[in-house]
Amino acid sequence: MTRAAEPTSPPRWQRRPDDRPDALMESALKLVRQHGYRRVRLEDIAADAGVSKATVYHYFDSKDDLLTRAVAERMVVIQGEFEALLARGGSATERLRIYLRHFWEFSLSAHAGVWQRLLVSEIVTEAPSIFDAWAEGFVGRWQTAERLIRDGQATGEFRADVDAAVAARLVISGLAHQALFHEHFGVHRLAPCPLERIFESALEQLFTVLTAPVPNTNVAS
Amino acid sequence: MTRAAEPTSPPRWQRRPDDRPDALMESALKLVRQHGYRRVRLEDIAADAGVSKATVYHYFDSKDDLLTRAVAERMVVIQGEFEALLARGGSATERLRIYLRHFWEFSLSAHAGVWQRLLVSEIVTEAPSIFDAWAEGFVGRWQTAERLIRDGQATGEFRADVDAAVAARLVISGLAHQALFHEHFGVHRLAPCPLERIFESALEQLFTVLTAPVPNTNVAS
Amino acid sequence: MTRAAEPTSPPRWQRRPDDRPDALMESALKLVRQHGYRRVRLEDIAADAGVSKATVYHYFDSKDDLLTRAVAERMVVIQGEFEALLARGGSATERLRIYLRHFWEFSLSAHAGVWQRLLVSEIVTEAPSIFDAWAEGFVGRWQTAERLIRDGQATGEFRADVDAAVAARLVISGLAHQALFHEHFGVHRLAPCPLERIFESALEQLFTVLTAPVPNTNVAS
Amino acid sequence: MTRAAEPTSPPRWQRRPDDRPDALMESALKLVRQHGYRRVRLEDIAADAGVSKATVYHYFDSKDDLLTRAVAERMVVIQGEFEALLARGGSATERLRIYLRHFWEFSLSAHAGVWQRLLVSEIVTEAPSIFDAWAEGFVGRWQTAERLIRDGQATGEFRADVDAAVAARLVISGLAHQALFHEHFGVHRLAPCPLERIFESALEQLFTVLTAPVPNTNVAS
DNA sequence: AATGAATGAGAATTCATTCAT
DNA sequence: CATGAATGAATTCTCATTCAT
Repeated sequence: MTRAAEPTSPPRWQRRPDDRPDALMESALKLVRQHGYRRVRLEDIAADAGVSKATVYHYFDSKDDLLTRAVAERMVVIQGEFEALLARGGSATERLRIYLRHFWEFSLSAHAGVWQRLLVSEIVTEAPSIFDAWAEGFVGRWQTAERLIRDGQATGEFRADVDAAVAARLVISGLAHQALFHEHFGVHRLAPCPLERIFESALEQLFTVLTAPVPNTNVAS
Repeated sequence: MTRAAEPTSPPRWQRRPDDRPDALMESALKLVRQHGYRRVRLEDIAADAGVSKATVYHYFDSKDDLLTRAVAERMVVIQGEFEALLARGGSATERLRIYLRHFWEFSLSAHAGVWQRLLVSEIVTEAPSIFDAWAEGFVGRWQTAERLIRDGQATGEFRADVDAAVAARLVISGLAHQALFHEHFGVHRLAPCPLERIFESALEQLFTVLTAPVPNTNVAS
Repeated sequence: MTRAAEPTSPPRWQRRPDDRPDALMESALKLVRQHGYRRVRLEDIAADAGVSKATVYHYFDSKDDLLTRAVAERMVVIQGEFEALLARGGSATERLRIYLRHFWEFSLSAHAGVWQRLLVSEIVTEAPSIFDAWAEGFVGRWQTAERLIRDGQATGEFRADVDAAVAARLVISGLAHQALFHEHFGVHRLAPCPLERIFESALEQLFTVLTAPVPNTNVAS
Repeated sequence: MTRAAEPTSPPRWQRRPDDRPDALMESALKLVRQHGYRRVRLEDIAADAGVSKATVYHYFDSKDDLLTRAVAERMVVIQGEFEALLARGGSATERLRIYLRHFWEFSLSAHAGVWQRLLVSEIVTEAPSIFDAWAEGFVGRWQTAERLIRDGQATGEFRADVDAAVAARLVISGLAHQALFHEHFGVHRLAPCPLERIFESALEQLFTVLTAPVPNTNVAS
């Protein structure tokens, strides 16, 4: 009705040939990184990606679904980087060193810190599925480090009687936690310590454990 | 109804008002521990403490104020416990072991998990002063551990050339992080490992580092 | 992707377009019958008919248009059935019985319930013309029943002094309403009663009215 | 902050001592009657009652809860009226006549018609709990009429071999349906018939059934 | 003819906080 | 001191409809 009257009403929307889902996931990660999970509204993410709220539901089931998939996809990329690292050969010692160095630098990066903080705080209670996606990746790092240690034990580079699993967990957790505090919570003001020294001493101590000549019990008198 | 003066009618509130703030803070911590920070409504806390929502505003400025003060008060108590521990004597090895055992058990307690999450999430951004109080306490644990190691180095119990600061940081951070993941994030499902083994192996490895007979560098020249 | 000319690629649609409107109307009626008018989304109807949402708009102006036309078309069929029934001969009593039996069974059918609901709800206010078409059909049933009664009165089968119009209306309305409640609103749970008994007693009572020997007024003086 | 600056900012809301729940239920019924169940938004109801949306949730769990309780409460009132009617004595014939007269007038009232329409259409699918509240009341009318008939059968006023349940159902359903069509669907234009005649003939026929001297089977030749 | 992509306009519900009593 | 009543400001998700291809 009254069709003829309107000359050329502008179209209400444009088709964008780009890849919507990727753009949305990108925006989602960016905004959550900046403002936190709860503070970010679906509308903000949509706006940042240049689409309307409803469009998000064309591609994702819910806000959680969007973020879970975004995080999971990101984890895959990161995991890929870690694995690429291990493809190269070398002694177990060398590979372990390279791996931990990469992990340390990754942990110090702005993104990693923000995510670690968010995941550990809001997301673990608000959106368990997102947390799970991340935790799986994180635990994977312990396991990779453990594997490298076991490789060294198999070749005789490392002592066979060291608890590889725990050594791996502690060094990964220790480095991650220190990175979190230093870079993201500004704790270096309270207790300054050169980052490089933390890493180097940590490695040195790890290799001490792995190669100490005699199984020296702690209560050796 | 029955609006007219009724001089003999009993007052509607009876409990000693002194209890109120404490009861509210207790309820707040309990519920946050159970359901997460954002999921807990002021109304729930009030109901749990047996008062009405509005009453909370007699004692606290806001929901956040209630939580923040609850956490701060708890930190004081915890700090006291740690300090009491150090008063006792013993060899450096013994004191270090006792100290780390206490720290491990504290980290595994339900409360500790909530603190970490709370502090790391909203509080670090919204109430920096509270965060600082906590961070100071946490950093204090590194420093205490470091001091204990240095004591041992001074007495000859431990090797003098070990980087005490980093060793202390890593063991504290490593244990804290592992406790967080295992007890509070349920990661033990993904990567099971007996808690006691984590602690015992960690200590053993720490003492290996501290007492290894020969300074066996990894790049032995 | 693969935007360039691909002359040999098969067309994306294949079914004979003639089927479409019918299939859509069929799906629409089926789903409305199952889930209610407002609960059914255009998308569901389209999916059920195996086409996309947008395709519906090739054939129908709107969701309401689809439904309205579906109903209207069905009414024509039903009307035809009722008319066919009356072509056969027999005594007035027999024809009335056959007619009411058919009406009863029709009223109990799943379709009839949907019609009544649909028509009585949105359509009566939003599409008066369709409603009128249906009401005319329904009123036609009163009138047909009335005519059959009058036939019987003319032949002496039925008493001449019975108000044929009201008798016809009441039996039609009574049966329709009972069918609606029993079959379609599940009221049989609240007040169980065998359907067959309802119909048989209703007929018996109708024929009592139509053939009672003495004009026994209710305020017998 | 800037507390002192604002002289006397007007209070954001007023306490109203009236009975909110009743006012809300009243508004709800009124608006649903006027616009239908789906078309009415919670906000409209709140506005009509002069309160905010959120206040509704202070008293009711949901939109459905509000309406269910409103309808249920209304049914109680109506039911009370019907029962008051029956308290008076009189012959079964008189009481049945009075009862049906009241039912007929009630059915013709604007409110009753609207509700019957709404309940039968939207509400039965959209809000079953509301429908159930109403249906129970409606079925109660069949049962009351049946009881009156049985009373008459017990006293010998009515024939004992008439199916009281079905007679009651049919007359109630017949009258309700006719009222619906006449008053609310404007069907009197298609098939005019004085309302009073419908009621009087209906009663006459009912009493014919109930008092016909000989159990005259329909196929008596 | 057919469709995937896009969107506007809702609409219900939640919750921290404030006021009058 | 204590509270029930009241509310504003969000925020997620829904769905009929339209456009470009």
